[in-house]
Amino acid sequence: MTIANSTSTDDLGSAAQRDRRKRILDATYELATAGGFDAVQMRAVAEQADVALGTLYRYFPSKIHLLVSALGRQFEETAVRLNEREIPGDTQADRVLYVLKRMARGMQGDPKLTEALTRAFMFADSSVANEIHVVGMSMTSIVTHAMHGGVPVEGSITDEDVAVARVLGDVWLSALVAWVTGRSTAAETAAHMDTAIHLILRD
Amino acid sequence: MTIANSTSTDDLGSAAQRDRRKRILDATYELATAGGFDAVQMRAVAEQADVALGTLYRYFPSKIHLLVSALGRQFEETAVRLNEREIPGDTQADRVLYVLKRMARGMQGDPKLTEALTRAFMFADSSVANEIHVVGMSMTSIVTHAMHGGVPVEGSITDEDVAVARVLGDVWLSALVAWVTGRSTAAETAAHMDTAIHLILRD
DNA sequence: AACAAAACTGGAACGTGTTTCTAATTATGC
DNA sequence: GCATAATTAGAAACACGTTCCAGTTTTGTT
Repeated sequence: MTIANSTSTDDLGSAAQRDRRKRILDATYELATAGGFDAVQMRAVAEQADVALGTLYRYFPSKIHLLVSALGRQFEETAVRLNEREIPGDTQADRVLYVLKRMARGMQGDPKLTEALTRAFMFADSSVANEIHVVGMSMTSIVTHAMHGGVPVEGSITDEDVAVARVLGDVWLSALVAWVTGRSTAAETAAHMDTAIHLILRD
Repeated sequence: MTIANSTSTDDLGSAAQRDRRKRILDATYELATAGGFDAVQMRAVAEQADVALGTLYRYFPSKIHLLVSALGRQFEETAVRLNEREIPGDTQADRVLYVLKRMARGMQGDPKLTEALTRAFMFADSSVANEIHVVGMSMTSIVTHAMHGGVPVEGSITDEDVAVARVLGDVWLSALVAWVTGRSTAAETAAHMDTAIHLILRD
């Protein structure tokens, strides 16, 4: 195993390889943004990234790996961006609602991209465990950070906090899937998240 | 188990058509039970159900429709079976935990089948809205029934109850996906559900 | 600089979901 | 009982994910 290690794009291979990897992920984003899951066709990704199909498969062993990696990169960036600010809101519920709504708004601005990444995530099996773990950790990190209002006191995050964050992450994911697949509107999704957060975080 | 149910599959076409439909769904179950999502190949389903490929597509416009329909049938049966009994447990949390664990155990007994049905459900888009709605309603019905201990007093189910049931259904679904895709063990899934239920239903 | 190993390219080929087409069969109305 | 419409069978063809291979280029070692 050469690729697919842990955090993301670093420390893997030569400059040319890092560049290829970046071109591939960029092409994936572009195609996904324009046409969603179905438009991310491996031949198209390879062509747009200017690599051969075989090379694409050397970097990402399947379409699902490719898309979940892209999702992981996006979540990591979001987590870093959110975790270096202070989260507004007086209660845990307010703050969590704030960040989750913010994320939802961001994703709703790129519906096709979101659809592509979410479908891939839902379809992934255990061979994509590493990439999925990145996403799960980012999500948990975002929620626990919001629960604590942005103060970076690591010691104050308890096991219970993590459990709560995981449950909220689950609900958020289900709601996201419902929205992505056209089964509920953005407003319904927001209301549902509101309900769930107030149920779970009764300050 | 021939008549007297009337939940979904009836009143559609002639006896021969109902029989074909049943043969198709039975073949789907068999193939899914034996080999999971990948083994449910449309050509194989058609052959085993003794219909032509074109006919299969006339009855179910895609593999996803086929599998989600199968899931819907299974959930409906489960809901009917559970809702006619009284649910043991002293608190809402106990009772909900009881039924969800029971369902989980049932599904874990047929892991391949569960994998096939769950993957299809997660991958479905809005064109499968009807079939998905059946699943969602069954799930909500099962949970609200458990919350109320099995007493069939319809008026006692409030909007809040339904909202709670939906959130629990979301968590259950996410946990199920994690288990199905090999990202968590059965024990972890059970523990996670336990956590979520006690977080949300603090009697 | 010479060589070996690894990576890359270009393209063919395979498997499976889906579509399409025509002839045979079955159901329906008069 | 028959004409007509709808349904089904059967098979070919297409689309896209994936695999494979032969030849070429890049990278790393001595």
